[in-house]
Amino acid sequence: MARHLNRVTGTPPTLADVAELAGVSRQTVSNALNNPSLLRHDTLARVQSAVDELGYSPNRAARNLRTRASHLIGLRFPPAQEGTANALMDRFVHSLVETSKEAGYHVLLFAGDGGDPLAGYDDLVRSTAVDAFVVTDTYLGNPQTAWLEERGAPFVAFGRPWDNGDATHPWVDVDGSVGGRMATDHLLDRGHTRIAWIGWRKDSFIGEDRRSGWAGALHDRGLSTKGLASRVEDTLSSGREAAAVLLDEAQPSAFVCASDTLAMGVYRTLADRGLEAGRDIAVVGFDDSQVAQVVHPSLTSVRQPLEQVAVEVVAALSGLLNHPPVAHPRTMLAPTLVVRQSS
Amino acid sequence: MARHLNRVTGTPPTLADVAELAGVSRQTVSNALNNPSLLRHDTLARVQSAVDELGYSPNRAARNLRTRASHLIGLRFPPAQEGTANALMDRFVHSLVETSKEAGYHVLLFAGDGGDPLAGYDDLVRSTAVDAFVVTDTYLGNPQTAWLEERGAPFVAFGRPWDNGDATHPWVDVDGSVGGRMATDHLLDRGHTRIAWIGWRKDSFIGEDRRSGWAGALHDRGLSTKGLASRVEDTLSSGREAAAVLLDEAQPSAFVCASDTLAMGVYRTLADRGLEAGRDIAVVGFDDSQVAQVVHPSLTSVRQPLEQVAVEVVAALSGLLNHPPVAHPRTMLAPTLVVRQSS
DNA sequence: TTGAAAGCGCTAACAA
DNA sequence: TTGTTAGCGCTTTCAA
Repeated sequence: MARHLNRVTGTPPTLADVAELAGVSRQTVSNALNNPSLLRHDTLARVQSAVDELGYSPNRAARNLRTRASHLIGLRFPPAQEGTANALMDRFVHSLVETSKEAGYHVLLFAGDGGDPLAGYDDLVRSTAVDAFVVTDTYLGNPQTAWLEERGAPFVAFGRPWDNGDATHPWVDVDGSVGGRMATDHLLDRGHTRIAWIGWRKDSFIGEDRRSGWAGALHDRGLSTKGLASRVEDTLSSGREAAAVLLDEAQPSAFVCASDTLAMGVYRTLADRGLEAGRDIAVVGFDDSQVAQVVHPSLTSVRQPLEQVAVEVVAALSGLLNHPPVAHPRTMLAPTLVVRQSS
Repeated sequence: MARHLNRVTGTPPTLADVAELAGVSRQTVSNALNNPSLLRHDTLARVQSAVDELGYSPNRAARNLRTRASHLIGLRFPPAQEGTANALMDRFVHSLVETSKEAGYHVLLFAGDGGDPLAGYDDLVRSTAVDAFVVTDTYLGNPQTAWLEERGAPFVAFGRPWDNGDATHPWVDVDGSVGGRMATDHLLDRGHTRIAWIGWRKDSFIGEDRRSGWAGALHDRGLSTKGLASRVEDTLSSGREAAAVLLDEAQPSAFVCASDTLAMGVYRTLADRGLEAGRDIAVVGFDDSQVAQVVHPSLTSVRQPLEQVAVEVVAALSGLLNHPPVAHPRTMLAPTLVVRQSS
């Protein structure tokens, strides 16, 4: 049974305690932990058993100070958006935590402040509290990546640098255009020819990317997109209204939506008219939220491979933090289509 | 404009750099930061401007080593459960991050490992990587709290110590019994008298707690609960089946469910029979998931005040980490009922 | 009110 | 293969 606390000081055991118990110097204990191959077998065994007996783990603060590394990855975790079906961020964080663990890192969450997107980053960089960041909100005009790059703070972005073609930082992203295409091809394969799009406003790069997949798939089959697209806010009621207008003016037999929230809006309009998704009109959403699985009829949705995103992000991070740094190729992943009742 | 990096070493500025620039000793700079009242006004101002000019922030590792504190709160973040409407944990984490910030703490997330509920805790305790933990899964038989208490590791639980009446650790919880009662009273006030319960299996303390509110409300009005309760797994299909059986055998006009997932199961059964929640049968869920807001008809649900939970948890934590520790009273918070179309 | 000395626990560099 | 020395950057004595 390990002792865990030093009898005299009441603090956790230190290298010195282990060294004394094992009858070696502190450095030898350090080597046993960090470069075990340097030790003779019997010395190593003696140190090991002293470590076990005392329940010793190296003090993080001391190790961090000495090695100038914290083994912490910083991630800004913005307040949740209520009323939206999306919980992409949460799903991603789960994956990131799991994956980071395997690479020997923990995830440090910090709060932003609504106004300033840089808030939080600055202090963590200057106090060297984290080794690197994962940056998730790479929307147009977001200054974080440029700022971090200028500071020389290591980071990997989940999301392309939309507004900056010659950004040199590592990033991982999911191809929304492919997602839009998968959704649309799926509907085309089911015989639909008038497939409407409900997406976000034109200044959303992500929305336009997804939309391009929809448009491309239709054009590839010689079909027109004319009058079949709507661009609105990402809310239930916007989706509902857009669906009503499209049904009246363009008679689509199917909808592809830039989000599950918008798809839920379509559901409402269908219900208003005594129609049902899947039976009367096909509906496909985006991001495979929990709602998609639970709602009736269950919603076909484009799913981002967040587990894989996390793996790539951590791989890029590990490369970045290597000595010397190893560049990780920018990675574009393909989403999958989860087919359910609504199509 | 701050310089941020030492010209010579390429590392962030240290106390010594600030001291040199300000023409004082390192200790004076330290005092300026930690005990500014000790300094003369003009010295303080001189140090301040040197700090600003260099963009200095104290190195965390060094400070942590010296003060034996990390200002980090550890939270185990288990993998997300797919197919469930619940994202309570995620909502709580958001609140915790925000609240911790105000108290000067960051949140460190760590992964569990499916089998061992203690996994992750041990290493963080021994390496003094976090100052305290927030423990969230306090279900029956969970050894975490006992283990942490034995280790002398500070922690606050979100959740009562169900299985251990004389546990002495601080905790914060939401009264599920009150929630069940609110839901039921709401339905009673609307004229319902046959109100069914769909909850979790009997070994779920949380489920039984919520159920007791339902039963109590009915009994208080002299109504019987006989034949009106069902206890099942927390899945959509279980809720669906339970609702079908109850409708056939007990003719309830309303359902109170232990989760939104179960409520969605009820929705399915209603749809199967051409019925609609709110119009034909009232339905109330629990935990106010995103699904509740987005589904049609929108779902009335009992909502936990997670923002307030986070505030109390952090208050308890701050007390615990005080020198000397200040006990924070165990806190039981009341949920609220978010009334929507389904009732 | 300010400064000097010591040391938190660890590891890199070097010496034995 | 093991031990010695030094120092990461900070704060806590204590002395000036």
